[in-house]
Amino acid sequence: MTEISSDVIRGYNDTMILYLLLNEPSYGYEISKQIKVLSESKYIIKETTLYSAFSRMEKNGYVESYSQEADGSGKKRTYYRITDDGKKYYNEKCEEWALTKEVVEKFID
Amino acid sequence: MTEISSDVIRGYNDTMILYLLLNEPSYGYEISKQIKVLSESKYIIKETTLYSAFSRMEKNGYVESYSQEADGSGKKRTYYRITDDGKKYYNEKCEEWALTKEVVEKFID
DNA sequence: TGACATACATATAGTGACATGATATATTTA
DNA sequence: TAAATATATCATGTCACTATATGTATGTCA
Repeated sequence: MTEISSDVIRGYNDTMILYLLLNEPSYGYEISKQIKVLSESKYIIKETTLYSAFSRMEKNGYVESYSQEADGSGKKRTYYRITDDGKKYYNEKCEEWALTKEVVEKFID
Repeated sequence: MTEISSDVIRGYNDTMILYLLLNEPSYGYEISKQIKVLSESKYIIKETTLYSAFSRMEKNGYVESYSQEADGSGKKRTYYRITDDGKKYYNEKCEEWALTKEVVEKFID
């Protein structure tokens, strides 16, 4: 079966993560599960890819992190929240996707 | 205006080049012009990207190169021809595109 | 005539996203 | 008790792509 290679999806990791943060903050493990579910297991993001995307996006101001204990258990977890810049970036990526789709499809049989 | 970033299109450079070689051999300069025209100037491939794609694909057996003089002028030009493996690879990339599109669109508003 | 554009290509050095694989701890399930 | 799940982090490597420079030959415009 055809697999999605990282070279092909790499431009959209940030977009997928940001999409999942649009409604509420979340954290690494949860995001990775959601990507798997939403994509119907067609794409499984690597943990290291995910966490490095988080720190890159934090550096770029697209997300902010904070530590919070998970469900009152006293265990700390790192949450990420999308910023206004992150929302803007996400919207740009959506437009870029439309453009890219248009272009790529001229070269697809 | 939104631009297509290399991170987003990079997975499809090979596909675009291969597509343009499907019907007849061609060479760098011509391919780059065709990409520009077919994409309506939405994507302009860098020369160095293009030539490095050629050598990578030649190494992988997707294209073969040969030298031939251009229109009887005595000037030599390097032409590239798609191989059977290249055609197979191109078809796989088309399938992968369908999958990728399906997945990415779940994360696009 | 001289400058600039177009056609055609190669070389070198650097960037950055992603991969591989290791390490760690706590809880849940078989 | 062993394995799977939940939840991360870090070091090192790969590789496509970028920036920039260099080169020749021909055509065009002022």
